[in-house]
Amino acid sequence: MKQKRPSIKDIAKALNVSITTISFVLNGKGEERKISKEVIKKIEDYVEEINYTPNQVAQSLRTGESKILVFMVEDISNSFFANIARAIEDIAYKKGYKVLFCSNENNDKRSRELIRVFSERLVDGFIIIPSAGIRKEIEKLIKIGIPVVLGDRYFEDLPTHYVVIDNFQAAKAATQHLINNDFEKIAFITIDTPQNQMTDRFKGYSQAIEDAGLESIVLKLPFETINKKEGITLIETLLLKNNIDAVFFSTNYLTQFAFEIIKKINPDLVYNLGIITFDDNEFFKINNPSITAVAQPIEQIAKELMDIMFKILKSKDKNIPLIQKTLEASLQIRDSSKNLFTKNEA
Amino acid sequence: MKQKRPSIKDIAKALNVSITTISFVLNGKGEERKISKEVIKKIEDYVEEINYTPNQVAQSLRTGESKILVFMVEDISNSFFANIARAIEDIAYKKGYKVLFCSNENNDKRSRELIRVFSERLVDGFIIIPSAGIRKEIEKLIKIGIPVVLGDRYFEDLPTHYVVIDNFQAAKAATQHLINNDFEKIAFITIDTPQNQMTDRFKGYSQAIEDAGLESIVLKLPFETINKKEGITLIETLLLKNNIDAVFFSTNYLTQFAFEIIKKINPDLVYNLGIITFDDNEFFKINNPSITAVAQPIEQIAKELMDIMFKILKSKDKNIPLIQKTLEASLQIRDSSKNLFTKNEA
DNA sequence: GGAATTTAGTAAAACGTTTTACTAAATTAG
DNA sequence: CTAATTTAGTAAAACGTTTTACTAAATTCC
Repeated sequence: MKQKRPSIKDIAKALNVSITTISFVLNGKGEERKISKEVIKKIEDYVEEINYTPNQVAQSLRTGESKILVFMVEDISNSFFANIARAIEDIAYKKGYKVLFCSNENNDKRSRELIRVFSERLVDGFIIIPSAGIRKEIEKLIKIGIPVVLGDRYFEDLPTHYVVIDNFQAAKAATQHLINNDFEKIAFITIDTPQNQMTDRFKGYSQAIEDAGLESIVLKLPFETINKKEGITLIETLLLKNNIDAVFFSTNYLTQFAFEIIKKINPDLVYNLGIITFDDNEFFKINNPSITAVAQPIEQIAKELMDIMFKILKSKDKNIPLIQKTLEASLQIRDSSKNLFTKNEA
Repeated sequence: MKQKRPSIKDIAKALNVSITTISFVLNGKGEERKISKEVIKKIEDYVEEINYTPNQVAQSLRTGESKILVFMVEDISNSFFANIARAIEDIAYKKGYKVLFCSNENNDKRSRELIRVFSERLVDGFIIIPSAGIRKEIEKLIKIGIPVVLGDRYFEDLPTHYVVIDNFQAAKAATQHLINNDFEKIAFITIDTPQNQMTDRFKGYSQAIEDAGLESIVLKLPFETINKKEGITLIETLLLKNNIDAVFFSTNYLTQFAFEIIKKINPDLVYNLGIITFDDNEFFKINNPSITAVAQPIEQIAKELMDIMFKILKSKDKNIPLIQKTLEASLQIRDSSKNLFTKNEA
């Protein structure tokens, strides 16, 4: 039943020319290789007629290029990553590349396993949002000459291409915005991780708090406690006993998690608390109250990531100088950062 | 710089055995092919030592299998699809398959182009959320023997494997829920498309409305008007002049789009209107008011899709009988479908 | 008008596997 | 003790391309 698709060999037989000639013509080297107009036409017409497309697996084997890129993220269902993925996909397809997405769950073992699966020459390049402990694997990829670009975070002591945002400034500005709105007990809720996107956000918060002479109130949740009882307890405790008037969440899934808890404690709390979150979202705009958020420039991030990737791919094995981009995030000011009880007015 | 990775040939040379033997051992056919324990051990140890992994491109070329599946959706950044993608990814990787995601934008040309790109033997199977006009392409894929499973919708006159939900029942139940809460002017806002997931939802709504003897108020938005001025005007007009007391949105991005408009017309409107949407979302739970939604069983959908896919893959070219699953959705009842002005109370 | 060059191609190797068909040596059967 | 069988492998073809190195015929050069 399953009919065999035509190969170059079949065309060669049908047209009575050599495989080589067809390959040249198909790759646009007809003129260069002095193939006559008639033969070129004949081949092109026939290829068109039988709707031939080259077997990409064979091409890959021969050329060592697969035209496949891997985009490895924490979780493809997280809207931040899903949106970057979408943008990357569009750019890639325009250039004839396909993209394999995978979620590493910010888990080292899984990251390693995934890198191993795509090991070496199946894939032309990696765009990776790295989990904390895969420095070695990244290093190895680079050593064997596979293009790698990191996003969102990087390893301080490993020279790689990367695209990140200025987390320090963004977090500092967001915190200052709360301070300017006369919030005084501002809590920072974050993930307990050494990854620099998070530590920089923490530093930004700390700097702003220190500059203003306020009290630093920080909760670092272990990743495993998210969406678990343990995490709920930790957040509840923080919210109830510290008399805080504002919260700054360092990432989107924390906000999501904490919101349910806040609502459960007291449905009105969400209106009285100053709230800012990292990572914007369509729903924050329509939420009541609408949520002030640090918006990362998704399209631009995707574009820079791919620009770098294609630069590496084009340059082949020459080591090109490191490209490290730091983009600016923007604060989307909405209702949740308004202080309904500012002292001046009270 | 770029060091060549070892091939079977290198191992053969180093160990002084034949390529064949190594291949047998690597594929677990050592005993079967009567290779001695010592040789097997020697090969396995060496492979372990040099960290050899077979070149998958070469394997693919030889076996005709790529271990790659394509998951084609409308838009990978849409949370419904992103979540299914995540679930599919997990299942696939467990079985040694990789997944290429792509977004067809519900656009026929783009769908065709994508199918062409993955044309034939690059890919072992397709899981497709089809756009309306690619019936022919789907048919062609099936004819040349490539496994195809459709999701979310299907073509009435084309026998294919598929997994859908009972859109009629779900929409009818949701509408009835509004009716039971004493809403009387219930509008249905949907996309103007012939695809059956949408027409079934419309039929469900219509049936419930008719059964209750209420007035049917329907707005079918052309896809291109979403997030455009034209769409805004249409929704505004409906909301303002029809005196409606409840809205049922047929899909998630419509809800998102319409919410902004509702808020702009009147921030309180969102509390006074009965609202139900198709496709649930983390944010609907934490929204004020929390949004009643028809939740599709994401995990189950993904599981069924992949079950079918693997069944086809396992059966090779034998045409297996069609598998067509219709799953149940569940209504997540939240604040937005409460009637604050029911006649009994008023 | 013979040498050099150009034209218009082609043969064959290579990419790294899998798999079929073979074989030489050892063992067993009768 | 020979024939048949089993053991323990191996050689080579095949998958479908790309590309290097070649060639025979036609043309140009001086």
